[in-house]
Amino acid sequence: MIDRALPEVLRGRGYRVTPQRVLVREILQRSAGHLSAQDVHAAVQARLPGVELSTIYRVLELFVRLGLVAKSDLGEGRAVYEWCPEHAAHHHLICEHCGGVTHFGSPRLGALIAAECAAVHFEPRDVDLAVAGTCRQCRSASG
Amino acid sequence: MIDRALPEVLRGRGYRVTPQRVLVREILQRSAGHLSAQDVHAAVQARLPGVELSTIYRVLELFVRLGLVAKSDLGEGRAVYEWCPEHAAHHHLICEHCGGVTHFGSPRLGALIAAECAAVHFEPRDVDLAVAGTCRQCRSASG
DNA sequence: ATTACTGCAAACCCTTTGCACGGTT
DNA sequence: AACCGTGCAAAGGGTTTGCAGTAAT
Repeated sequence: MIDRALPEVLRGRGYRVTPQRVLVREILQRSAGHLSAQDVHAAVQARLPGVELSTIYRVLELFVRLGLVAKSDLGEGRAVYEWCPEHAAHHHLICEHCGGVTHFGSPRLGALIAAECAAVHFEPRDVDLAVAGTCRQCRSASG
Repeated sequence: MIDRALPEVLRGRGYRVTPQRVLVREILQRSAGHLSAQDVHAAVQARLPGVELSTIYRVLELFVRLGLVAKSDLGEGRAVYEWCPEHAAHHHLICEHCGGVTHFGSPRLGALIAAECAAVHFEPRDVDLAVAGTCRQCRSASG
């Protein structure tokens, strides 16, 4: 599937297929998602020592540009990357206690946001919704 | 009104009234809102040279803690501050062409987000919704 | 043989922090 | 006189960039 497509996508556009890029793709695909650049870096290092963090950023940026990876800004300067999230609305719930990040979002929510943008003639390109709070587990645990 | 209240709020909680704090409040109140720390700093400098950026951050942080100012994360490491936004839902539309930031958001939107959080037993504390795209003016200007 | 990509190191931006002096109470 | 708040300077975290050598084509 996409495993096969990557080399073609890269070469087709004049980019090269490198171990670093293959590894980053693999890690993002395997993970449940929501990896920071540092997370990816750590995972890459485990299998290919010597890879620099700056390389990770460059690979991630390329993948985002190619539409292979989605980048989400969680605020406070934290950004996370996911491999091709197919669900249209993938907003984030960030637990302030355990740091966990989960998805939420419905078509209704997406439609409502789009409608409100349209009402003021704003053309949305990227919707970033992040809710900070307490997740189910931490709620029952601490209170 | 709030102009009067500031000294009381500060002194009442053991904080001091300083020219820097008064000036920051004044600037935030006068502005249409959405000022970055650097924006505030520049405006303060104009009237009180020598004020440090770190002071601005400290004053802003204090005001946020006192509930006088709202801080919003626009992503990409950009945070903006507004004086006491009374409207409950004050989400942001960020124009990628002119850099302008405007408000949007309805009770319905807030309610829907709250409902979706509740559905997964997530207790929201801070909702941050930022939509990047093209504003009305830039749409008609550029085509 | 090209030339894209990487490692390395430095720079960058926004923000935070330690410290001693000066201002507010 | 107490001590909070500021200026100053340095550090911090995440991210970006310049450069020369290396690897993919």
